[in-house]
Amino acid sequence: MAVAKFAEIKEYMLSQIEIGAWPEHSRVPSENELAEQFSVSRMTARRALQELTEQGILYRTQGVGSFVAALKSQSSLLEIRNIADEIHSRGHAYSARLLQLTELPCPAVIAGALGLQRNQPVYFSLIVHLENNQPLQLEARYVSPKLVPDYVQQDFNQQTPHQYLSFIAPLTEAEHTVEAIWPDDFTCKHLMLKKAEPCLRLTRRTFSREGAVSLAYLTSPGSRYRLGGHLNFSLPNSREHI
Amino acid sequence: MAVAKFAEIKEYMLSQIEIGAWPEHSRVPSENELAEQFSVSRMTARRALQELTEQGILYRTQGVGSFVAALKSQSSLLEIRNIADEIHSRGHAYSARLLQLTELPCPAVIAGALGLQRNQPVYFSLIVHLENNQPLQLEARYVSPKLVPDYVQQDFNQQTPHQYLSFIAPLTEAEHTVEAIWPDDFTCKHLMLKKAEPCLRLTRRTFSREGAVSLAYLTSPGSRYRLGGHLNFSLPNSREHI
DNA sequence: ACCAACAACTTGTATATACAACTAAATTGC
DNA sequence: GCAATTTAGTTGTATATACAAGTTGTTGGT
Repeated sequence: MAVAKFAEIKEYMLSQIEIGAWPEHSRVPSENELAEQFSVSRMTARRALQELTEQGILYRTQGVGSFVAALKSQSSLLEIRNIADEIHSRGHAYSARLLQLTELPCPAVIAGALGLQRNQPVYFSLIVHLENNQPLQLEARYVSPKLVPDYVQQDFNQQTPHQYLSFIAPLTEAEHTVEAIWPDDFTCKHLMLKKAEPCLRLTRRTFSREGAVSLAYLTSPGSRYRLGGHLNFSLPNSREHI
Repeated sequence: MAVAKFAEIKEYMLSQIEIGAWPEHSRVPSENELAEQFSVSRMTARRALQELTEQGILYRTQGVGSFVAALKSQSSLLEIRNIADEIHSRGHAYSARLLQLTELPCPAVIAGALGLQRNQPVYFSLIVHLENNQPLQLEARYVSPKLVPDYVQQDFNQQTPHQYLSFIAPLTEAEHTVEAIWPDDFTCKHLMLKKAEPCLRLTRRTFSREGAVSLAYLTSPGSRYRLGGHLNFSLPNSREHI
């Protein structure tokens, strides 16, 4: 079998969608219809429909049928990488400076995000990440004591908080927000900014199965850091895309 | 059947992985072993393995076995939505103001990104996107005349450039970068900023099958705009095979 | 006119079976 | 000892079948 039958059916369906023969939200052939058209069993036809559904190309409703999903518009995805990995992959020296690691009464904003009560104890760490000894990011992180009871006993000069957290409680979900902000004096000081400049602030909330694990504020100077990685416009057409 | 058998098997396997009984890259029971353990057919056990693989939790090799995939590191994804959709979904009024739509000699930086020659003609549009009549984003876009010859003939008061571009040439890929910048006077003016403030700049390069279509600089005031995203690790998004 | 029951069709789950393709280790032949 | 072959185990594809569960339209009774 040169190419699997279910793959052929998928190809066929994708082509119908691409040329517009099957517009958005229109019904596509049922499992039985496809099975007959392609002379395969229902299970094989089903597999084609199933995989296209998992890819977000179709949606299905029991008792009703299968339909073409709305095409993705401009929406796209931006990868957010671990800062230590990013620095390493640039071939630069990564280091970190631990400024604070304590328990403190939970501020209201944090309490809401982590599912805690206000003024209940919460763990807090403050770390500067450096690239070639130049501050690149200030990480302020609140951690749920319920889910990570030993957080304040860790040595974060050896291991980043994230490495520890993902070791303790595998992440199931993460939520991000990116903003441009004007840094306060405290941030300026620790990022060693001679004068204030726009900063990129990434707010990240991570979840494990038991609930919200931590809320981190990652602040980087706009002049030194950007998100999205491998942008290299200076390179002449080195990326020919098909 | 309260809960499907294949789902029970998935739950069991996930729990084993979470508690560390099955560490990264360790082998998990084969289809036949699972089938026997749970007294189900091989096809049902297979489905559990299959779905966990699609979710990036396992990886499998024909003739060898199934293994626990490496847990996701901090890397994560951020969704970038079309600004018009975003405003509409907030229930606010979207409008746009076309400031410029011309052909001009291609600057060197743009030429590299779009695969053109320096000073060769390139199409350029400048648009302000407004939410309830307040400027939210300034869009400066360079478009390849080779791939979109009729760009400058369009009426972008009727339709956003993106809508037109994705109609003409379906996007196959997009590349993004996010930075925090200090806006120049020109940007301040068109975003109607009383005084300068940090701005979020999204640089987006889009590709169709034939190559790089356009390069857009999307600038928004930090006080009015932020990027948000939500990622669920159980969605099929990454295939990190070791 | 309304409602209940039914029929027809859809997707969802599950099983038993068969063979193909691939891998790694054991066995065999030299 | 070494190479080729076999063998056992794994995942991959495909089929035929059965019943469950959900939706929609029809039919029929009241």
